[in-house]
Amino acid sequence: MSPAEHPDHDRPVTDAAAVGPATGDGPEPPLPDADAAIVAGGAPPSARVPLDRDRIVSEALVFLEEVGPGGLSMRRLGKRLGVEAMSLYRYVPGKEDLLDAVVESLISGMYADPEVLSTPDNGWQDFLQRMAHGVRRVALAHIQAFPLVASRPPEAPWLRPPLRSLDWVESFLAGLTSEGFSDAAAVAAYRSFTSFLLGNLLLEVASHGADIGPLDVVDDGEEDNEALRQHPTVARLRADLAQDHSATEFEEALEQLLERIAATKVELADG
Amino acid sequence: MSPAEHPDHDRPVTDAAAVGPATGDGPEPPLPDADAAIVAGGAPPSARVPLDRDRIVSEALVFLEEVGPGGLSMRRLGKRLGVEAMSLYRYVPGKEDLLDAVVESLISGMYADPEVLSTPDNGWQDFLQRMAHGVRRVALAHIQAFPLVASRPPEAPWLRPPLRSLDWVESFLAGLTSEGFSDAAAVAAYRSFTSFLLGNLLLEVASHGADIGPLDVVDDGEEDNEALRQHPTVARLRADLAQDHSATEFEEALEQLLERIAATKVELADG
DNA sequence: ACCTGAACACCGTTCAAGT
DNA sequence: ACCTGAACACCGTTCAAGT
Repeated sequence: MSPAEHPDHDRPVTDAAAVGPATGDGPEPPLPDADAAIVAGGAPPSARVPLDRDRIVSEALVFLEEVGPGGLSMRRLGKRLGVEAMSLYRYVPGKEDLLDAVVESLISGMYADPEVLSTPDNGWQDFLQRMAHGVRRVALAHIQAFPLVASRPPEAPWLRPPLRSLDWVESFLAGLTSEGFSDAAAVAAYRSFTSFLLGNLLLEVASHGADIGPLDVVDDGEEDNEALRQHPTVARLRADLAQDHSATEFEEALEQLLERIAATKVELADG
Repeated sequence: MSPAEHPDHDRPVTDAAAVGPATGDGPEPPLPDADAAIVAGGAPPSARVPLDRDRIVSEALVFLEEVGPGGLSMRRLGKRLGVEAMSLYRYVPGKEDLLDAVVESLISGMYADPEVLSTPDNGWQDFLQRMAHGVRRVALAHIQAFPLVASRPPEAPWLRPPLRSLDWVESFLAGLTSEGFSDAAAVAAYRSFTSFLLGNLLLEVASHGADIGPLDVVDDGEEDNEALRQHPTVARLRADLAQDHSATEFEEALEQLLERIAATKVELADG
């Protein structure tokens, strides 16, 4: 498996990398002097949009999805925005803060999803179900970026991944209390809901990450065969284990979670 | 909160960093010329242990815990081992592989834990309980390193984080089938067990990561107050949310999981 | 007001050379 | 056999300078 590996720093990211906004990558005419700063994009070259924080953050998000974490550098991101890396520091204090902003924009982006309600209108179960599915859609749409949601240190104990947005935490807690949850029950539900989402979605996203060869990957060399010979049960259940049940797994686990929350709601009801 | 921040690249990691193996860090005598390559450690300086893969991996693990990911570089790790960075490449193909090795050694280290059995001797519930607690101990003992277990792409679909070790997956599956689980039931249990562990432990580890100020952190500036004013439910439940219930949360969730697995065992029983 | 050049202190990795 | 020096192609970030 490792012979085909090339660490990403000597793969120079196409080099003729995109400058200017997405042009629908058609067949590109050979450029006479390729290093020129401005390539005919669609907007006239003189109309230099002056760059702003939101544009940086959202470009970082799509770039991240293309090249993965570690493919994202301030210098490369600058290039994509038609600017030197140093310009980014006018709008963002540093790379760490950029990544935090990306993570927050990920979850905040859920506001645009009409399937997700910020307030219950058909019972709390429906409310939580929509929210869970909303986060799942976000995760699956951002395979590369989503793990950041878990790996970056949270800035407050009440922002549990993956719900790293004050707005959504507020929605969650206010929504449940408006549906008759006691404070204690709402907080307990928040805890179990977040750890349910984190575990399931991280695992699902990770499995999409490196799922290249499910079974007969040309020939894995002797190594893998030897490893499997020493782990007979894994070998026997290999096909089962490789199967992707993530969708139904998610639905079932969510169902169980809601039942459990319903029970806690009753237990922790206040007079 | 951000004024006190200094990106770790200009904090030069104590500089007089440890050279040579752990000497029990007693009071160190002032060295005349500190930059000399060999410091009296305990073993005679001439007895240069020739370095090997295991020593590198385990030193990386402890170093990681001290400086966090991003504080670990090949060059700094080399320095700690009394060697130039380039020497490491004799034993390890590259940094990525080193990190994978660290992750595997983390989980494999559970073999040393007498509380964890590699084979059930008192029913499968006891078996899984010991295993869950074993992984939890590993996670809590390696706050910095544990998240790597989730963020690194898995090399096979049958190695679901955090059980990223063929040996333990084999133990898990063989253990359950030996206790009367059908193949399908064992695989289902494996799936729910791993996502339970990942969600709970990642969250617990993350909360230990940046839990500096639970409530009145001197004064958070107007920003935080303003943010909380716009999120009244979060503000009201702040104290509740900040409380650490991880231990009992874990136990309760584990209990629920075992019940659910017991139900699946019956459902998926084969004739 | 907004961006850049040049510089600094780092990275991971290769390879010919040292002992 | 094992380690090192020097080099290469990158990093993040600062700051004085350009337009």
